[in-house]
Amino acid sequence: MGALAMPTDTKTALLDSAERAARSQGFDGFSYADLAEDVGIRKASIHHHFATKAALSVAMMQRYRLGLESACQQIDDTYTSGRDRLLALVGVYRDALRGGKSLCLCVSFSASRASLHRDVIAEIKLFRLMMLKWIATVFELGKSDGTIRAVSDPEREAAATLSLLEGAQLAARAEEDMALYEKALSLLLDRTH
Amino acid sequence: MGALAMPTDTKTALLDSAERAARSQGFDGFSYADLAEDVGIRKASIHHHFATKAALSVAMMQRYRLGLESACQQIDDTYTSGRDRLLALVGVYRDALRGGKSLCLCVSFSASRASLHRDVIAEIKLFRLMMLKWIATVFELGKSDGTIRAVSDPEREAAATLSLLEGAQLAARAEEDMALYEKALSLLLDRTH
DNA sequence: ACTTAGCTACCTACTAGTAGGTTTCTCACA
DNA sequence: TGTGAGAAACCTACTAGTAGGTAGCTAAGT
Repeated sequence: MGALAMPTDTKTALLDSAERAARSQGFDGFSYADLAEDVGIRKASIHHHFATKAALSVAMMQRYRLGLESACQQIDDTYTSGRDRLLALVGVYRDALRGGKSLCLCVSFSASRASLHRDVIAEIKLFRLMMLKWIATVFELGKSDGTIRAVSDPEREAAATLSLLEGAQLAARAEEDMALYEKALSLLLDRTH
Repeated sequence: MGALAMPTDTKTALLDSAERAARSQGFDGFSYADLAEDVGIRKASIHHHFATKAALSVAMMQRYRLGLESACQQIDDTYTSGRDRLLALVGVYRDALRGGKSLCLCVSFSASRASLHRDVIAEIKLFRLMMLKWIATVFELGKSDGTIRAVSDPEREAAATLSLLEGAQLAARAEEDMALYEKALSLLLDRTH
């Protein structure tokens, strides 16, 4: 997420631009015209790569899901304790906020559900399912290695944590204040000391 | 919220219609045309009541904030324990979901921050501040009357709880599944048995 | 007489999308 | 090596509809 390398092709550039736009302005708040201007091609050219805005959105959300899946895999490869993995996840969601200027794509899209194609909604469900499963493994690990305190049911911990992360993002985004993200997460993080 | 009584005037009908629209479709996802059709007046007539969409949104968000403030006051008047007040709050947010078809206005608007007038954002901040203060009093009460377990810092509990409520709404809205709301809240509710 | 609350008509700007064309590149074939 | 066909990736021009908003009018109520 947010790689510094420039994309090598127009299609990737369009996906990057669309993701930034969607995460800060929402699905209904950006247009093909915005992407055309940002990427430097004519609006009609976008339809060559993505026939419809819905198709673009499906590709965007799928790419995002695979990116987060990869990020979770990297966390697993890097950290061995439940505590460190949880902290890394909180960091991923913090970074996605970009100082309060944007949201996780899943959060942004979820709020615009009424405007989304069913295939985008299906991608969101897959994303959520993947995140819930992974977060549950983090709590299972934290419970067994003792690095996260007071873990009851990892599945319910995962449900609560994903909601907490997304809600904390909304708070920080609404007021463009990262301190709100930190405060919302602080009790959860206290369980990792 | 969601009173059955029909509004007595067009302005109130417009606010009701706009709120329903904004909560299910987001700020950028509904239009004056939608409201005109719903209320049964011409689009241009809306401008008589609300000169701009921004003005309509400020009025909407202010009305919502006052409504929630009143709802919290009613909870205080009805319940004496921290536990019952917390449960009532969770119920208010559950009702706002309308079976997964809509969101709390604050959640919906927060996701569209980029499109909002600064006066709407100011109303959102007031709303959040009011909710955080009130929820903190609920945890203070729950801590002192022993009806909520493991209360550490009421202020941080409030920050976590508001985020959890909003995130749980997003989950339920994304998949139109109220069970997701219940699951996300279940560990918190366990602390009230 | 003034105000309110609606109306029609119209404005500019924007939206997603379509149609048909041009340019450049690649590959197969003679 | 040159040529031609086809594909890819862009272009201009356009469509139909929608967006928020304005101007001026009318009728009813106070």
